[in-house]
Amino acid sequence: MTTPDDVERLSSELVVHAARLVRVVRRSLAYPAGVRTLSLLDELGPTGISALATADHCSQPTMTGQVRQLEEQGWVARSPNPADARGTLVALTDAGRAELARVRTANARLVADRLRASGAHDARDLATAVAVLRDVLDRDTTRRDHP
Amino acid sequence: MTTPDDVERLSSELVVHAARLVRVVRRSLAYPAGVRTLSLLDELGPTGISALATADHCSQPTMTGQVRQLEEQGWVARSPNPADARGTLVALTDAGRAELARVRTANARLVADRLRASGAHDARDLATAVAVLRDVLDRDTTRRDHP
DNA sequence: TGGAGATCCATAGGTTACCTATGTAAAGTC
DNA sequence: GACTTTACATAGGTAACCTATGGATCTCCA
Repeated sequence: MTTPDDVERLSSELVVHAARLVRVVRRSLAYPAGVRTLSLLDELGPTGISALATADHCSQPTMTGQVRQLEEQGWVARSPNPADARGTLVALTDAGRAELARVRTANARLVADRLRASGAHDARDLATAVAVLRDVLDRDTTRRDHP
Repeated sequence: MTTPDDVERLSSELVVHAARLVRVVRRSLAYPAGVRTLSLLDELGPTGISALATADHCSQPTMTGQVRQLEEQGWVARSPNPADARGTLVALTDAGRAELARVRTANARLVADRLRASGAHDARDLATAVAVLRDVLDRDTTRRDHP
């Protein structure tokens, strides 16, 4: 039913539409990039900078900058890693957890409300979309650190 | 089965993962944003700047910049709109069509190959993901021009 | 028909989110 | 105790956005 050409087209459309969604969201958020880090910390617990960068598929300096920004907002706290004097552990603060909840609600309003309004897709389809994205990213092998 | 909380979480994850995908793609592309415009022109045919901005969910000055960049690369051509002296019509050139084909192939390699490798999702799931994103965006009502 | 207001696009000016390259300090390795 | 690797920070630069605003042209109607 779906030809290789269809898949190529769909793959490209996935990227294009993802970019549009990101831009739409960016307008309604003060720190769109920081949210990804907050979300990671919620998932992983206290984590070092480099591990966060790997998980977010960004470079380490980028993550350093994100963490600094989040720290200025009081959403994360850094502490020395007792097991490794080179490292830092970044952890969510209560304010960070509150911010994450706030943003999730905002995203839900943006995404879920529109899906519901359209009626063409249900929660299962949404879950499928997320799973597809996650699948593509989990298999990402492009190196971000010094090659 | 899926609670409202799940939907909220999924909505947020959709945004987060979309942003990560966009970043991964950005690394492998010279002009990641321009591709969206090329894709639109392929879909719509010759179109004015403002209409492109609306379709891409970006501001008009952003689209002006994108078109200028694409024109410098020789991927689009501008011509005066015979029906409206204020307007311009932007159209794909042959080089632009070739570039679009090249990028689509690259995106397919990035996305489709990994999905195939994982085996957890098929073309239908990919189509669902694209449809969900399109649905959310089509229902976007946030205004981008002077409010 | 002659403005008034809307629309199309460009310019100015600024911000965020990225990147690569590189330096510094601590950890492992032998 | 030197050698390599790892964790993070800094420096410097770019692409992709935004809002605000200005100059033309179109539209509409009193």
